Amino acid sequence: MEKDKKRSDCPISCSLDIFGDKWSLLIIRDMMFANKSTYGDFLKSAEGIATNILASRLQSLEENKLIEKLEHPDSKAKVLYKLTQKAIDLLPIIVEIHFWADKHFEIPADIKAMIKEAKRDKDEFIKTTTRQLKKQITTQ
Amino acid sequence: MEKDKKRSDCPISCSLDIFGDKWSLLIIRDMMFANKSTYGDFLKSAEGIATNILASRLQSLEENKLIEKLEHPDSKAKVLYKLTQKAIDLLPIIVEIHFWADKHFEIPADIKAMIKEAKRDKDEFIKTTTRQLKKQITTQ
DNA sequence: TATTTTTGCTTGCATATTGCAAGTGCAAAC
DNA sequence: GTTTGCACTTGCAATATGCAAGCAAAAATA
Repeated sequence: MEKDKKRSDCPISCSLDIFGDKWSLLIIRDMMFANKSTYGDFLKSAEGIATNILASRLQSLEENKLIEKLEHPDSKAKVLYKLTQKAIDLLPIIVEIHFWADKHFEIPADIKAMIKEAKRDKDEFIKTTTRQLKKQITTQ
Repeated sequence: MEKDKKRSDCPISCSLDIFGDKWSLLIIRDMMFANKSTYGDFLKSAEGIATNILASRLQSLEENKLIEKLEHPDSKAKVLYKLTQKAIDLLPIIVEIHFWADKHFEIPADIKAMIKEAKRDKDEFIKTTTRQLKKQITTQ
């Protein structure tokens, strides 16, 4: 899509360029915490992403090696999207965003519970969750 | 600008909606680490933001209470932009983004040094830097 | 076996956002 | 009193978005 866009040397900038808008990060979040893994899953998500934007973001995420497209075990009509290690490494960022959001916004109860658990022991939560996500990569 | 845009309940989404694109976060980062505080500072930044976009982002950041406009002590022609506590609370997110970028991108040497220091003792770095930024708010 | 449904997209098009260049108004310097 | 610096605004072409509709392959259903 925006392949030839200039990328500055600033690490935040070059990392944020990968995401472009909020949708890419939301897709990754949904894969991490909401067990979504197909096109339909993302489309049905509460966030309400448009189908052409979803297609574009999935393509960009794949190009940037944050997700992989695999054959779905249930059906050839389906595509299974999986996180890469590079994406799993985003977990600390996502956790911190949740903490910040929790402090400055109204958060629905169920997510608040997850945040509370993560807050109890942040490092342990990140370690455990990372291990679980990694297991999903290596098995299957 | 995009005032009436629907905001979902997802904490990542509602937080990321504040930023919209990378520019808002880059402005905050430049205020935190590059000591930038005026319109001209941001415009001259290496990132190369367009002037109308800068104006739009500064307005949105102010509306979302992440920055404040103050009189510049040197001149009435200048405007002094300052971080709020809400923005300072973003520091852990920004630090984690740098860690991630450091792992997956080429980072210029000077920034790499800062990241290295932060990595030595993350919690201490965040605590110290937060204290410094808070001092900039309260004095003056 | 024929038909309908599901799935993962693509296409068209009106609208919104961006990036660039130029301009404006006020304050300060000369 | 004229020029320069600063913080924006404005106009406009190019790009990106959001919505609805379409589409081919696979799976489910009749």
